Amino acid sequence: MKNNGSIDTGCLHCNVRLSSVFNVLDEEQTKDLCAHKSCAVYKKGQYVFTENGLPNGLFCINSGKIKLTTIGYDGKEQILRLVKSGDILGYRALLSNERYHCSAVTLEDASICIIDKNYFFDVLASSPKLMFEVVKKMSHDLKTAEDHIVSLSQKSVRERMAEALLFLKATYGFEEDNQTLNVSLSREEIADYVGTSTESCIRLLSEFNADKLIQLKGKKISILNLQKLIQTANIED
Amino acid sequence: MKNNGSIDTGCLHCNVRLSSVFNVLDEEQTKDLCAHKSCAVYKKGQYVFTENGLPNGLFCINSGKIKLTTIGYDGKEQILRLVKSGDILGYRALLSNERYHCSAVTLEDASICIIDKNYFFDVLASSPKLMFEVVKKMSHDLKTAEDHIVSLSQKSVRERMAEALLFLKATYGFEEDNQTLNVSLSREEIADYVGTSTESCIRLLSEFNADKLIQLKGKKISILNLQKLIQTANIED
DNA sequence: CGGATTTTATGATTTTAATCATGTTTCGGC
DNA sequence: GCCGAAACATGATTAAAATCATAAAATCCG
Repeated sequence: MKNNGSIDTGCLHCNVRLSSVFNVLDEEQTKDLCAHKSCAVYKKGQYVFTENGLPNGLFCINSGKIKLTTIGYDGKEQILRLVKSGDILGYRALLSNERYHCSAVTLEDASICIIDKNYFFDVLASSPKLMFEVVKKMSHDLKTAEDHIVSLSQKSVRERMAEALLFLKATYGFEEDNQTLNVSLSREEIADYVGTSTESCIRLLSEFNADKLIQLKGKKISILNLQKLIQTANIED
Repeated sequence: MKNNGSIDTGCLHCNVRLSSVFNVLDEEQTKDLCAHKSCAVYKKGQYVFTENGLPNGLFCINSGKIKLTTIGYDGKEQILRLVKSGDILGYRALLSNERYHCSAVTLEDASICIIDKNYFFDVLASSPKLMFEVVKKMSHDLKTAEDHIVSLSQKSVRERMAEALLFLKATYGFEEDNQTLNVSLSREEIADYVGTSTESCIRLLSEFNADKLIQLKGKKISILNLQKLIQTANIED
């Protein structure tokens, strides 16, 4: 168990401040932000919020990875977004004054700040710059979702699987070896993102492994042949 | 050919003002808005903007229906959103300062205003209320897109087809007879929304017709048995 | 450490929906 | 009103991926 008191929770010195939407705030505003947030530590697999819950603040990821999932039609999960450190979380429901339409679950131990709802609305109204940053984030998520729609509509499971691996690379990057995806997902979770059955997911990963596109070591996936993986994903742009 | 001069383009008297995001502006602001927009008439099938183009304003639909489409991987179209009168159009790319990632095509003759880009950014910065309205719109579109993702991932084509008909009802409503969908799409366009082949789309509509869930009269689709259609769509909420 | 549970793996079978093929109807333009 | 093109329709075949079944490997936990 870590000593919580030793964690520096000052926003000014936050290691993800400059890569977050709050990079547009000045020193004064950042101190103010700091006075209206609290920080919490989550264990892997914990819920940050759940579907149908009411937001009472904005989450900001200090460290850790999170999946946004919703329960589909036979209890099957669908992973809608993947969140990383520096990202804001739970902004959609908060901004539109709705209940959460999906749940947020940590994929590893995480440290997450929550910013008071009323304060956040105030600072948004007073800082168009921050508002535009948040809008850009939502705009990006909308574009990503719509790209996903095209993919689901028009691509084969095989293409989507390759695409998913590239998406994981783009989102979380590599480990120090420069080829191992810096995130651990179960086959089922990957299937829940790709929109296929767990068996098909396992099969395709095994195939990619046999074809030396990737290398599997437990949950760790390394990309051996990026060029060929891009080809397999049938990506144009 | 209509006489353009006879069209009242004053925003204050615009028939869709109160149902648009601009309902939050006061009289003064609305007059100002009016001074920074122009209105144009489009024939059915015309492009309002095209993929990769640069936005130079915000479109606001006075009348007419529009589809947002993108070209997928074998030239196959994907319909991403459907737009109706009172809606704003082209806001995503504009707000995030990007090129359009899809094209907008009129589904029928339309009258569309375009609001100057710089003016729009100014009024957004000066009116948090308007900004929140726009954010709510984007938030709604994001939620809709993510619902679509779950549907594409987990539902059969049959279920998605029923769902699409319900979506058309929710978006455009009925004609005066209270059962005919107030929009005309080709089978191919419906397929491009559902994410299936044109043949499967035609087949399923024929089936629904034979099963008396709907009635087909050319492009006109009437919903005869809403309850059963909802069942077929396998909708829970 | 060892047993239980979950996750990963792989083969066989079935289901779903795409594709191919062909014919009919509808519609826009002259 | 007629012609050609596009849209709609339907049957036959093929391909893709889900499901079912079983087993091996990894992980959890007392």
